[in-house]
Amino acid sequence: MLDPHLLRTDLDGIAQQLSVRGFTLDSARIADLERQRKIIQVETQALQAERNSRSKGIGQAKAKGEDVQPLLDAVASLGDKLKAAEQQLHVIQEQMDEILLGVPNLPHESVPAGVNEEDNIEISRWGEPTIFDFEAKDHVDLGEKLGLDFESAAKLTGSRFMTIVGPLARLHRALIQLMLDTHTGEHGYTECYVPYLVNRDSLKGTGQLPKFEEDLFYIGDDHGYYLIPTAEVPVTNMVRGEIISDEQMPLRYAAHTPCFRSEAGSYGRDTRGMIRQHQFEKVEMVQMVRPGDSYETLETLTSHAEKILQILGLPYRKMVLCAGDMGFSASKTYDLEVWLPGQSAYREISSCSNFEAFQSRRMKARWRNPETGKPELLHTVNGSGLAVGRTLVAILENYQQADGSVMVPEALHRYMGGVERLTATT
RNA sequence: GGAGAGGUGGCUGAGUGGUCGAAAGCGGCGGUCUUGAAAACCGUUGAGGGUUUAUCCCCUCCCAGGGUUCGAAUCCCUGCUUCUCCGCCA
Repeated sequence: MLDPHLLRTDLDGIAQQLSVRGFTLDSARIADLERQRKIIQVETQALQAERNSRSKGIGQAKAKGEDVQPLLDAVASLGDKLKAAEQQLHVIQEQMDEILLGVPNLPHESVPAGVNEEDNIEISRWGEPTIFDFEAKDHVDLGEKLGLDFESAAKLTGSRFMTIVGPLARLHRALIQLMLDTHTGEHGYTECYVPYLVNRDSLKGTGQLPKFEEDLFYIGDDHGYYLIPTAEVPVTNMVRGEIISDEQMPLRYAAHTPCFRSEAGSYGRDTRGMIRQHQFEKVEMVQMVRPGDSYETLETLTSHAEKILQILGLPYRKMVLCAGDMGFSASKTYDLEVWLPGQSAYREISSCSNFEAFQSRRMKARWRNPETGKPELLHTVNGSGLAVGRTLVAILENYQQADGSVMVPEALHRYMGGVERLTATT
């Protein structure tokens, strides 16, 4: 959510900044509601003040043993007037909230203009696209012989699911271990385990709701729970409604969770293979930081995700997303794209964003500034480190051999119980 | 699933429906004292919003949402949640 104060004082400026990312702000409606809000709030508060002072008077008169009936008669009509005013104010505030909850974050000044991924800008490259002296297969052809099975999952559930059997399943798990161990052991994150089902308030806090309900799996039971689309939701919401002391800052959390996405509206895209699944594993890094530190944090957190790719020897490039391609809640986002020989393309494997106070304002997540002694909204920064399924794809395709076997990257050996090469199981 | 008891400021913990935004203690901050520190003593110390140049002033908030009342932390209803006992269970 944007700062309501900013919207009041610089509505046109905000509208201008939002237009950079292709969002049209209904300035007229907001200005109108704001005008009404002001009038009715003042009126409501005046009525409340009158009620309070008169009630106080009644209490005092009663204490002295005086007859309070005339005083009661005098306030008879006040209650209805007040109730009507409060109701009116409530309605306006709800309308305002509804609009505000649907307005995306402002892009940071360093974010390039642009409307879609064509306008993203490459920042750097690491490694060279892998070259083979044979014809490279994609992960589906490779995985088929190694225990990756989409047909089985289609029987169990439906499309966009997979089963993995054998050493390849272990490799999948080994990746998670490597990522978590690296982030906790070398990058200073605290590992955490969190619920995979969350309530609406949590999803509202990080920005998935109310606008992107169709992207989520809803558990249609009495609880009103949703499957998490990313660990970002439960981990970030741990600080919802909290005031964090300065000594505890910054908070750095890493968590491995499954992620569930309905992928509504992407029916034709990436239908082959495990690039786009309804269920996938991800290791997520989340930091809650002092407002002045968040852009520096975005750089270091992104480097932590890069580190994993480097350890695994996977070629990648780092992109800064243009304003139009960024997610709803982000001020600035870097995507890491890994080289996939099977597609002869770089594909997203990590997305690292600074949300500034956008999420914390929704969550009322604050930090006590020692200089002022007052609570201030903290900043949230997060990123994937990494998407596990896509990392498995990258390993299959980049480490494939002419005979269809796949070498296990050195860094994973210690997690693989001596297995250094995956070979056909059939 | 059954029975019972709770949810109050950074923390502990009081609070006959009427100056209660809330006693007291701890913690924090400022000061006195001290060579310095501790102790002791004095003062101060929640959040959000409206109005204002600013102060003043006003409103809201005692888990959340409704209700009763001139007036609710206090009474009623619903939900969430914590604890204890029983049952079940990985």
